[in-house]
Amino acid sequence: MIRVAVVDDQELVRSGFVVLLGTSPDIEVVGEAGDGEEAWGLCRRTTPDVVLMDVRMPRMDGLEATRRIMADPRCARTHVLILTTFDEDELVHDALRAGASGFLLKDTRPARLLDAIAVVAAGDALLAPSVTRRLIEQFAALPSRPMPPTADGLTDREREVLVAVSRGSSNQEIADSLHMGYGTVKTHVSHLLTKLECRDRAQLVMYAYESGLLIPGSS
Amino acid sequence: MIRVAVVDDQELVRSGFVVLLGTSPDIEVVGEAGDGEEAWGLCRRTTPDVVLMDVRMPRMDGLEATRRIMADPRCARTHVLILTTFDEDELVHDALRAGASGFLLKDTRPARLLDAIAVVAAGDALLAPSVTRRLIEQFAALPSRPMPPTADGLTDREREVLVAVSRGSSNQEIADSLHMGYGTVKTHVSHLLTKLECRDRAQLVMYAYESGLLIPGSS
DNA sequence: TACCTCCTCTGTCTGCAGATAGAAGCGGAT
DNA sequence: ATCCGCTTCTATCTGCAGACAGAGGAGGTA
Repeated sequence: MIRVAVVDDQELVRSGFVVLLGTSPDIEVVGEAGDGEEAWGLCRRTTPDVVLMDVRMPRMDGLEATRRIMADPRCARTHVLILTTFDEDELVHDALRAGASGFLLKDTRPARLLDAIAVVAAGDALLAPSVTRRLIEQFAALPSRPMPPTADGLTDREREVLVAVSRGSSNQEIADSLHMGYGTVKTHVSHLLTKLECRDRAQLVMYAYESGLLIPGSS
Repeated sequence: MIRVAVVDDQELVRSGFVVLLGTSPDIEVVGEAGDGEEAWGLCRRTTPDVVLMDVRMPRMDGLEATRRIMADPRCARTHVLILTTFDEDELVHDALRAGASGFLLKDTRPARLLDAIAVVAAGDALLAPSVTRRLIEQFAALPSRPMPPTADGLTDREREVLVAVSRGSSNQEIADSLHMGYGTVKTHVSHLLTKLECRDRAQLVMYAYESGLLIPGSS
């Protein structure tokens, strides 16, 4: 049995969902809320498996409510499924960053919504097809990791040193962490400078990021 | 009527799909192929709306075939739906980059597969729930553009110097390009090092990228 | 065996980097 | 009118960075 909470500021929409969910034998509606504040409180009390969350609501919107729910240890097993009328990139991004497990439009077919609830309850995720398409486009446009892991003429050891340099380590620190002599580090660094046509380690750091060897955030 | 091509190197799997697709009144199977080479040729001849594409195949794999199909102007209206047994990040990334509109696992329920074909034929996209989850996680981990344009306690001038440093410029070069004295640059750099708690300019470069002040590729 | 590449280490030397302290003009805020 | 923060500049000093040259050991290949 999947325990579901329904959050929407419009009474009519809410009851529509409740009726729909009632047609599924696997789903139990454990509560309703009319704004983000109520939703947060409801989740803390009832710890549902899935929250059907509207975005535009008075007092506190669905995104902020999602953030709070995801940050609350008492709601650890709760997954949020965003349901909105508006299909905007900005909204999708914010929702996913807030920790939502799904993003569907309100014109989704009923059968698909029930399906989505099962998917989200299982810990997986699911997006509206149009959203998926745009997400993929953006994803494909990102610098690809495997392509330019710049297989330059660098040796393995040199690559290790380059990464260390790019983390801001001094030569002595690199020597310690990589278990080699101080002078050896300088040799490797010199080779890097020559091969990559850089003048100093600051340029090496730039190179590491621009080439895709290092990705911001992926430390 | 949605025109579909089925590509898989295993005869049995292929015929299974054909039978399944035959149960839908909206779908017409226009051809089959046993490897990437054949698939490419098939698509050029028959221009299907959707290609069900296996990945692991002899001669040419599904990813390379997808790349060629997407690059071929004669296949402009063709969408590729990847169907594989293996749920690996690397594979998903490559597939999406190759231009696939969908990525499903072979354990997908039949009804969902038929649904997916309709979605893909309509120009939208769709991923297996487990894939969606991981894609979202990775997406949410990306540095959000509007958030960290790091409005630290830096002055405008300091920010300019930081950018210059992060491009690998020496103090003298910065002095020239920003029209200030050599010593002034050093003053600003020192303030940057103090404020951002960095030890040297290499760490400043790393900071600039990790904070989102600089984005790889966006020079 | 000889050859080559990679990794290792040892030196010396030049120079920029960075710390630190002080000073002055300028603009906004009180 | 005064104070404060930003920007600008000067000056001295320590130290790591990087250039350059040389050399030995480990491993793979012809």
